Amino acid sequence: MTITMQQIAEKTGVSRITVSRALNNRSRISQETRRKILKEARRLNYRPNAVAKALAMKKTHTIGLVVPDITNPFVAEITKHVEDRAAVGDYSLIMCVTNNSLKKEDASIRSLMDRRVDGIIINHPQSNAQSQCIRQLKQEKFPFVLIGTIDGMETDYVMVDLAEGAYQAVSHLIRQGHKRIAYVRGGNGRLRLMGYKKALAEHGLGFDEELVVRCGPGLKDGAEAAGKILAMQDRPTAIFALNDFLAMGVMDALKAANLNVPEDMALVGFDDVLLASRLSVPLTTIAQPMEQIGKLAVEILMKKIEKPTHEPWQVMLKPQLVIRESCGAKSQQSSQENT
Amino acid sequence: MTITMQQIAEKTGVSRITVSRALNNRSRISQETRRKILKEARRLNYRPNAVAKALAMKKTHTIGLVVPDITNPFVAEITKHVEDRAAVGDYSLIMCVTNNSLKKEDASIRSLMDRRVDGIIINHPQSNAQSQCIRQLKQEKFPFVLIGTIDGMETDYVMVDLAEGAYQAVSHLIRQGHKRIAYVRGGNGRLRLMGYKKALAEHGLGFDEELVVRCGPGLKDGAEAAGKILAMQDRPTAIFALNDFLAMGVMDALKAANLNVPEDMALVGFDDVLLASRLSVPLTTIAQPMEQIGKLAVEILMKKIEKPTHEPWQVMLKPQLVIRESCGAKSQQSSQENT
DNA sequence: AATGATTGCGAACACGTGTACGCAGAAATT
DNA sequence: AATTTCTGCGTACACGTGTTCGCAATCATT
Repeated sequence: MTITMQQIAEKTGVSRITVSRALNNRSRISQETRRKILKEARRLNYRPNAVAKALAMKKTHTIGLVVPDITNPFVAEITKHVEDRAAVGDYSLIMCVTNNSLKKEDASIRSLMDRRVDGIIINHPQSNAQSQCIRQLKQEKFPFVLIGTIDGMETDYVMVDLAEGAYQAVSHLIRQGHKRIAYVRGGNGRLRLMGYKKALAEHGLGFDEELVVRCGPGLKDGAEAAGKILAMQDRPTAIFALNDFLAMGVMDALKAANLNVPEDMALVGFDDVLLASRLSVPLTTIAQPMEQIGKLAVEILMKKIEKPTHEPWQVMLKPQLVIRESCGAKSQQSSQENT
Repeated sequence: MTITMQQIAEKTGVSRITVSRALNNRSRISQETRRKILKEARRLNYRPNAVAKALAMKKTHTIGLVVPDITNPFVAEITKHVEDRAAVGDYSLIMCVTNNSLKKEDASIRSLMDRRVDGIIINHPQSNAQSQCIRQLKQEKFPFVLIGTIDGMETDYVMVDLAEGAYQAVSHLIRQGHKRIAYVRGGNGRLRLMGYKKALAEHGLGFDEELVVRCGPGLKDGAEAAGKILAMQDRPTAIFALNDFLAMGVMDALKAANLNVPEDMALVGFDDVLLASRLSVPLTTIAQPMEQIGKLAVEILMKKIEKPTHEPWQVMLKPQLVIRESCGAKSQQSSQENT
């Protein structure tokens, strides 16, 4: 049985209210009784019931985090920083994993709302602007921040200029002499597609719809996409992958086909995951500032929790090309950076 | 402003209690009024307040998960399965990251208790048997399950026979002809040390204390440990690392020293992380059944939540040697297994 | 010394829900 | 027709906390 204020009150011969005052360091109480109460609370090892407090204060000191897949190192790293920043701000984190399912994302958000979390961070939302759930969040002015964006919806967000990143990646491949560059697009990848197209256009290369291959989010999906690319009649000489995770899948497929990177096929990823530099062929990729993303998401959310009606805070961060070996260029930086 | 039962009651002209009965599908209510109430609840988009419910029922439908480092792929994978199984059982997950700090672990557990989670899973506990916090958990019969164990404390747990795994790993290295095998022990690694010693003893090799190198949990720590090993006068020819993560650090250092794996130095890891097979030199390692670990931890916890006084459930799982290239033996399985 | 301000405390209500009980009226039993 | 059971609903209390009052007693002010 756990200790309540009532019990401390009875032991010390005062009312529960007075106990509350002592514990919350309020005024209108004598030093004497305060000391007596604190001593007794300490002796009984009293711990306030956060649930009751949450109900009374209409504040749970909890934020929800919705992620597509925690085993994706990019997601994991951001999650780490989110948790870290939240802990500093005295918030706990309820984490929901959606496995890239829109349905689960909806259910997760609903559950978080029911739990009355103070705010929600949605990492890589699956939802679109028609999504009932997100619209409700917005309409009720429930504090939430996206990592990424939802097309056609004005929200708080922190994101990375993905189009710019893709532009850099593809431009770099073009500078290496590649003319047919496939794009393993994954499920979404619309913004990167824009950068991809822009790079092609600027260098006078035509856009070939066939070179854009859609696929699921798993390693196997990446391998499968690579298989399709290898089977093309006029086989591309380079592949740009939606993210490092898919790039690894592509590598698997290339290896299985006995092709070498970058000689037989150049490859560029996206994210600069901790392990990108440690793969069999160190991966050229686009680095995203994961720590900043995580921290900013929490900080914006905290602002929004304080002022739910404030107009959206929106942060756009810059990605950066990291040249290693998988693209065929000489490595510019030894990049042994991360912990 | 959110909808409450009271408001539905007023709209439909009944008491709040009747609303409760209708929503919870209780008896002692006419079909007529039930339908009327449900209709109104639907219209108003009523969502029960989980905080209030938790207070009344003394049940939060939430479990706490304490992990040392979510960016460690091994931890992330287990976390995924924990979340998954918890979601199926209609539990939400509050995640706390300790960064391998005992102090933070304590604070996390305290916070979870304050929040009245229904139970706690502690992945790789830092605490020892003297830890005040854990002892309190146990004394109060607060449901908790360890992934791993705490020496000298009888608790519920699911763990892998780490000694057996280490035994397999080191035995394998010995079979490859290695006689001086270093052990990058990391911070804890006591059980693996037993397996390490057993393998040496069984093959008539002496134990050399110097070959056991302690270090922190990060990639850099692994590299540092490798540096010490390389500096030894009678340099070892093989390294057994506490886990794949540290093994990657070791690889970094070897590469920096221009040494090849496995020719100049054989290497075996532990965990069989998703990426072990994709490193520059595919890593021989000890596979742990991560999905089983995560699921069982939740299932045991759920049992414990139902019967807090039941004697501890304890599960010991078997690890498995996965031979790739870093040990110098021929790969037995192509191991393209994981998703 | 009479008045006003301040201090120390408790009563009462609020937060949103679940549940044991009581009490009418209707239905079923004698 | 009188009694018992059952149905449908509301009253009252509980969960553990925060907060607004009001009321004495004490202190400071004139």
